[in-house]
Amino acid sequence: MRKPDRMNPSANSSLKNNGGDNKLRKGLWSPEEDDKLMSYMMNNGHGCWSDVARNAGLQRCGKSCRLRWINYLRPDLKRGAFSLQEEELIIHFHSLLGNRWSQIAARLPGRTDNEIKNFWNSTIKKRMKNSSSDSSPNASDSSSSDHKDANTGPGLNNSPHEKVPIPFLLDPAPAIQSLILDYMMDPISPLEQSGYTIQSLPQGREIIGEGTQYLGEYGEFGEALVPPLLENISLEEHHLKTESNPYESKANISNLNTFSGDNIDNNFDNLRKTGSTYGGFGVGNFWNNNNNTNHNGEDAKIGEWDLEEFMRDVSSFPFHDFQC
DNA sequence: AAGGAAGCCAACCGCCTTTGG
DNA sequence: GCCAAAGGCGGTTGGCTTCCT
Repeated sequence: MRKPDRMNPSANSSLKNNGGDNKLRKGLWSPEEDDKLMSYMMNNGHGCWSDVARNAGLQRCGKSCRLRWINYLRPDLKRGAFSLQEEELIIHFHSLLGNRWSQIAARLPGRTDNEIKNFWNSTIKKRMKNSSSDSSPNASDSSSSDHKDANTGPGLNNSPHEKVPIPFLLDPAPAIQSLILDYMMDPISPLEQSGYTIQSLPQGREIIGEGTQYLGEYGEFGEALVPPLLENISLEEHHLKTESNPYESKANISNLNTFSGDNIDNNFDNLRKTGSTYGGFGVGNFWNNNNNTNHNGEDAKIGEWDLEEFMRDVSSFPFHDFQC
């Protein structure tokens, strides 16, 4: 059970003069405030959060109301400790998405970005740190070196034609590297043991499901593909959509219409923005998974980012679904 | 039992993006 | 195009709880 919300807000909260006579409360929420917000939200839903604060009779700013609702009052919150499966998914998504907590949260129903962020910064990070205690003396403090943006894409300073290592391999903390690498070496088994449905497809792909729901998949070289953010897609629907071409299909089931950008910075910026919201393609598409050979015929190591491939795919985003 | 350290987590802060006038 | 307001997000803080000595 979650700890009861801390009481006695009057002792902790301060009042903020918002430039006028109306003073805005800050600090912990009282049960009365929660009741007001909850009942208002149940009756009216939220439109403009500033209006919510005003109309619900709360001396709070809209932002504060929004945060309280999202992180605590929302009825669909799961609460309670993270399960092993959730933990695995967090590690997995973090290796792909970096600190984009909201995007990770969007893939874990009932969990908030704040919750996941706290969980990561306390539990998981600590565990990784402990597991690295015997590693390289050069290891820097993982807490300060947390990879800010694992999926920011190839360091944008790199030459566009240069392959760059996948970002998490640049993380100076060996603990994080080894944990993620271990996970990537055999991502399927733990998932299978945890009760997820694994369906093998031709080309070595593995579809991960929970019950009948499609969660995501691993590609032929074990590269994890970020599952698209969909309201709900069943495995059956996914199969229908993937019959012709898995990568194309992933674009088909997503909404990439807003993707635009004619330079690398914009593309990656858009990738960051659309990567989950419009989901669908997964980073796996841009990794060298074409027989381990890049377009120059050079051997390409798994785990290296193929910028050229990425650019090719990106160029087709705005107007068409994926073209392979 | 007391006090300090560490852990945990709700909430704030500041920045960026989006939206509407 | 400009500006202001609102929304959204990740980083950080502060205080309560739990653990340890």
